[in-house]
Amino acid sequence: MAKQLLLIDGNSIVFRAFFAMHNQIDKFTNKDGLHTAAIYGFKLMLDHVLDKFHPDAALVAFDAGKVTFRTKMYDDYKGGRNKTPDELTEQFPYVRELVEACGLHSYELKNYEADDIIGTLAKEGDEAGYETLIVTGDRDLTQLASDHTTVAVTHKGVTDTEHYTPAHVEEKLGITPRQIIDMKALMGDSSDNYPGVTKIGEKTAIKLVKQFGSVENLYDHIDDLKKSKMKEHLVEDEEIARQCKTLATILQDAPLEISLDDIAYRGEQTEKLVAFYQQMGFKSFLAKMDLAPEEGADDSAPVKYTELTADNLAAVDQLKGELSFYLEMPDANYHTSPFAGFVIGDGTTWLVSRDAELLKQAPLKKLLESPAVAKNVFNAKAQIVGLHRLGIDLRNVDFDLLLASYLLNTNDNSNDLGQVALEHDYHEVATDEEVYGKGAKRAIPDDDQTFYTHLAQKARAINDLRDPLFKKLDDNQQTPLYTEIEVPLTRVLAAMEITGIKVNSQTLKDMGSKLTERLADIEDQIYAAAGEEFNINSTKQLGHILFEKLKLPVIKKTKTGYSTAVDVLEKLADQAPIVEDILQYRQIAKLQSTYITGLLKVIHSSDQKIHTRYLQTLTQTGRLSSVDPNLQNIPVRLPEGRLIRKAFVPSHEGWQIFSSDYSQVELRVLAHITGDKNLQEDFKNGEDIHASTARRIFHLPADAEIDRNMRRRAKAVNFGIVYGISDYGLAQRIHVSRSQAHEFIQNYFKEFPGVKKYIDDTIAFAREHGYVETITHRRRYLPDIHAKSFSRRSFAERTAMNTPIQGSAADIIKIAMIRMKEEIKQRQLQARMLLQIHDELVFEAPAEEIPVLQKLVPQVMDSAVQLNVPLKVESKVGDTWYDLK
DNA sequence: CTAGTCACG
DNA sequence: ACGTACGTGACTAGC
Repeated sequence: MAKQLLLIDGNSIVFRAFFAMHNQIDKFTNKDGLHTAAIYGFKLMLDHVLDKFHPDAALVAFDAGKVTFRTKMYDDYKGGRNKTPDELTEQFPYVRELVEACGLHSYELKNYEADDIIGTLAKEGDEAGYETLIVTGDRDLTQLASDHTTVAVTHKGVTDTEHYTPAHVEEKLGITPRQIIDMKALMGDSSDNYPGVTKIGEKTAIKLVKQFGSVENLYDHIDDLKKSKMKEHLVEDEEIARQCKTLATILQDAPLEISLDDIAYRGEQTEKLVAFYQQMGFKSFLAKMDLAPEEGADDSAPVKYTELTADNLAAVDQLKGELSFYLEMPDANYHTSPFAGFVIGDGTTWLVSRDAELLKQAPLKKLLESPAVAKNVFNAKAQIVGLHRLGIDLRNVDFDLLLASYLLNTNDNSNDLGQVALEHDYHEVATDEEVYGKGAKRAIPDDDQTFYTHLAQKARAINDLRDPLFKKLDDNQQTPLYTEIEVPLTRVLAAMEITGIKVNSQTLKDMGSKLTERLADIEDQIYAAAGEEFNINSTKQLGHILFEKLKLPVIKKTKTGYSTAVDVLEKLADQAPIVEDILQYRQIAKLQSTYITGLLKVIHSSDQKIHTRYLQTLTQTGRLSSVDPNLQNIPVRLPEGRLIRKAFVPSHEGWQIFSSDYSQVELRVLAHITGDKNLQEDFKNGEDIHASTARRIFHLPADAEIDRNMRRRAKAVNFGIVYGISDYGLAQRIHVSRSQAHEFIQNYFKEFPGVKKYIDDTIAFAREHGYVETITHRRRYLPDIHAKSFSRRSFAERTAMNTPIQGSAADIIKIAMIRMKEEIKQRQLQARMLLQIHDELVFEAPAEEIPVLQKLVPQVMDSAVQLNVPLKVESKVGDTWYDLK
C-alpha cells in the first residue's frame, strides 16, 4: 500500500476553529484565563482526520509572518484584513505545542505562506509515490488536487469537510484544479485583496477559462473575442491579470529546509499530551485517555434525596445557607399548569415531594417568603407565579439559572433546565424530554425514584452552576444588568401577569357575529367571480384560481408556488375585482380567527381576565415577547381591527385605562449611540424628526414646507438606517428606483456622518469580538459575521448595527418599569401596570389617580436613563383601550 | 411540523 | 454575483 502523507494548513484551521466556536468563546478558557477554543477545535479536527487517515509522514504548516514574497510584489496583498483578535493570537504557541504532543511536525518559512510549504511537500510526495491528504479551511488550496492528492476543505465547523479531487473540482466548476489559478487571476480574490479583471466575476471567469484554457492562451487569442465591454476590460487589465495569476499560484518549489524524510509521524506522546490537557483544562479529552480517574472527580455520584411528607417537615429546618428550589409545572403555561412536585435543598441535603400543598405549611412557606434566605431557581417568574397560586410570596431570588444563562448568550436559550445546564458543560442532570418523554407520550413518571432523582438533580444543577455563572456575568461586566435590571424586572412582570387585563367577552362576541356575516357575503362574491367554490385560506387553491384559472400575471413566487401576499395582491387589484375581495376577506378572517375566537379562548372564566406570559429570555435583542396570548400585537393601524381594543376594559367601575409611550425612542438611541451632532441637534431643538431628516437629505431650505410624501420617504429612510439599509430594500418600500434610493442613503450619510461611522465601527467591533452590546452591556453574539455566505454575513452585519439600538431601547423601558412599580408602591397608589408593548406602558387606575399618572409616568419614563438627547413621552387616557386620547 | 400570511413595535 | 430592512406570535393548510 502506498505511503500516506498528511499536510495541514495550520493558520487557516486555527482561524476556522476559533470562529466556529466563537459563540462559546467564554466557555473555553482555562484556569489561567487563556482562551482555548481554537486549540480545542484544532484537536477535534486532528482526531477526526487521524480516525480515518493513518499517515506515515505528517506536517502542520504555519505562516511565518505578514511579509511574504507576495506582499513584496503587491503591496495590498491580504490588505484590508481585520486585526486578528487577541483572544486568538494568544493561542498559536499552544497549538504548536499540541501539534508536537500529538506526534506531528510543525514548520514555517520566512517570506512564504503555509500554502507554499504544503504545495512544495505535496509535489515531493507525489513524486515519491505518496497518497496525500491536505486539510485546510481555505478553498484556494484546491488547486493542488491531483490523482494522488486530495484536498479536504472545512465546510461547517472544523470536522465537517468537503473532499476535492480533480473529479470533484470538475463537477463543481467544470475546470481542472490547475485552472482554478487562471479563474482566480481573472476574478480576483476579495479576501486576499487582489482585484482581478474589472467586472469579471466567478461565472464569467469560468466561462473564459473553459474557452481558452489559461490566462496566457486567452491573451494570445484575445482578438478572437467579439467587441464588448468585457473585452475592453480584459485588454485594459492584462497586466493585472498576469500579476494576479502569480499571486494566486501556490508555489511547489519553495526553498524548504526540510523534506519528507524529516517529518515522520510519531503518534501521540501520551505524557506530554496529558500534561497539556491538564494545563488547558480539557476534561473531555483527558477522560478519553484511559487513565486512572483523578481523586475527587466524583461529581457523577448519584444524587441522594429524602422524600418530604407531612410527618417529617422538621427536616426543612436543618437546611442551611442559600437554598435551591424548584417547583415542577409540566405545562408551559404556569398560570394554569398542575403542580407535579417540588425539591428544596442547600447543596448537601435534597428534600423532594409530589405534594405541592406541603409548601403551604409553615416551615416551607416561611423559608420561601423569608427575605433573609437567598434562593436559587430556574425561571424565577414561573416560580413566583406558581407559588403565588399556592398563596406563597417568593422573596429574595439570588440566582436564576435561566436568566443568567440568557444574558451570557442569547443564542443558546432553552426553557429546559437540563439543556441549559449542558450549555454550561454541566452533565449531571437529564433533560425533561429524556425523563418525561415528548409529544403525546410526555408524562410525569409514576416511579418515585425516577421522578425524585430528576428533581433533585435539577436543584443540584442550579446550586452547582450558581458560582460559575455569576463569575461569567462578572467577567462580561453584566452583573449590574443582572442584579439591577433583569432580576427586579422579573417581579414586575410576574405582578403584571398575575394582575391580568379585563376583557369584555360580550363585546368580542358581538363583533364576531358581525364579522361572520360580512365574511359570508364576501365569500359569495369571491366564489361568483371565481366561478367555483374553493378554500380561500389555502394559498395553493387561491393561487390556482388567480394565476391559472383567471390568468393574472405572476408577480412573485414562493418556494412552494405562487405568492399571494398583500404586496402582490395590491399590484393585481386593478386587474380583477376579485382581488380586492380577497384582501377584504383576509383582513376580516384574521380578525375573526386570531382576535375574536383566539382571545375568547384565553379569557379566564374565574375573573374575566387575560393573563399573558411575558418571555424574558427569548429575544435576541433584549426585548420581551408575549405569548398565550400575544398582547403585543393587538390591532391598531386599521380602523376595523382597532375596534378589538374596545373589549379591553378596566377591572373596576370608575377606573380608566392610561397609556404612555416613548416617541421615536430608537432614533433617539441612535442619536445617542452614534454621537452624531446633526441628529442630536434636531432632537434637542424638538423638531419633527422625519421632517427635519427630509429637509436635510433633500437639501431643502430651513423654512420650506415639507409635503407629506417627502416626510413619508424620509421616515422610511430613518427606519431603514435603524434596520441596516440596502438601496433595494428602501426602493421596494417607498416605490422609487433603486438608484434614487441609493442617492437618498448617500445623502443621509453625508448629512449624518456620525451615523455612518457608527455603522462601520460597530461591524468592525463585531468582527473582532464576535458580539455587539447595548448601553447596559447586554450582549448578542453574531457567529455569522464571519460567514462565507454573502447573505448570512450581510444579515449578521445588519443585526450588528440594529441590536445595540433596539436592545438599548429595550433596556430603557425595562428600567422605567422597575422605577414605576416602586413609585406606585411608595405613593400607595391603586394604579396597576398591565401591559408593556416595547415602547409603551399601559396602566389601569381609579379616575381620581389619573392626574397623578399624567405627571408621574412621563417623568419616570423620560428619566429612566440619561442620554445625550432628551427622551419624549406621550400619554393618553380613556374608558377602554380603544378610547385612548 | 413547516410554510405562508399577517398582526404588532 | 450574491438577495435584500430589525424584532416578535398566532392561525391555517397541507404534508
